[in-house]
Amino acid sequence: MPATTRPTSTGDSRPSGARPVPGADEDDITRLRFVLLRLGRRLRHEGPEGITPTQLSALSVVGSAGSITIGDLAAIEAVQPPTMSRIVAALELDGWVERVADRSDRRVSLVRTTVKGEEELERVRAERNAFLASRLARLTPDERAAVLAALPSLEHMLQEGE
Amino acid sequence: MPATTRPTSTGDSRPSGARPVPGADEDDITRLRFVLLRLGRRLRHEGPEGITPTQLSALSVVGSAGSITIGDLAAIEAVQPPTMSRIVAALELDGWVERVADRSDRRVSLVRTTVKGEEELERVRAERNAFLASRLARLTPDERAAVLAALPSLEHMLQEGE
DNA sequence: CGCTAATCATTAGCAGTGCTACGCATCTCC
DNA sequence: GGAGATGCGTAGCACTGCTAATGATTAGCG
Repeated sequence: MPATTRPTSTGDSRPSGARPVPGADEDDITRLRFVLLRLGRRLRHEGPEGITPTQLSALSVVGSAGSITIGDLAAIEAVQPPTMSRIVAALELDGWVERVADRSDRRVSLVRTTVKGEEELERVRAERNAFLASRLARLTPDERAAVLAALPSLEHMLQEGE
Repeated sequence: MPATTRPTSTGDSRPSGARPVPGADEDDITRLRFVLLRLGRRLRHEGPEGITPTQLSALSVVGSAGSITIGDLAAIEAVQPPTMSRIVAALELDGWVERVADRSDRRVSLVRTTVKGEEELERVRAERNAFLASRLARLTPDERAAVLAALPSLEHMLQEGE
């Protein structure tokens, strides 16, 4: 019957030990985890037609990098090289990128967008943000400001390493 | 060689038309989409051992609901009923939930946690938040406060309907 | 009452996206 | 020149979402 999502609190608010994060209790973290998982899933599903979210993300990186190796691409996208290998293969199959052999190191193949790939990037530019924009639009100005204020922090949380 | 992730700006900062969200331009939305996708992916992968993220999420709902139908569970988790059917089947196979026939409507089967399922929930309670906690812990107090301040807004964005 | 509709769950099959293990080609360094 | 490192690719697995179709049961209407 419930149509809306809700944090699945199963008693996390009880301080069951140390509090590792000053200012944030277990319940906060559980809620944050929940909302990030759900929003991530929605975003993956609400993307533009014709290209998968993973492909689009990789294509964007290729577009901004100009020319890039599979390995660097994998590192930027935070996936393993074989995974990126397959992603690029799919992009190439659809004619959005092309592979050119590196002149100085014949092991590497450089990836760059085709004209068609650039056009695709242009086409989906607004579309891929539409879902998020619509959800942002119905927030109050204060709420929106809070989300934008958290953006740098979230990006900081994404960085690898200690 | 870049080892860190970065927003894949492909020129989104150019105002290519209307600005549908007051106070947030296309570049903000792109960054937000990027960070949400990545964090969602990391969270899905950094969960506790022995249970998949999807299973854990569903198990938590069952645990807090006490007894619930597959359909309601699917609605709460925002997946289609067949998907939830399979998730529950896996949970049952591992002995974490059990299905009991509804007395008044023999079409529905009610799902509830077993003792073993409750123990599993208890076991992974801290573990499943560990990744997020570690990332939060290395933020500055101000950054952390910003993330927590955005939490209600993010939850608001998750709600369905217009 | 009896037939038809709707509802709940499930099965079957597909797609997307991540992983590890392994192999091949190539480069680097001694 | 040969050993090990490096870059990419293939093969195969796992997880998780979907739609279409089926079966069982219930609810509603004439």
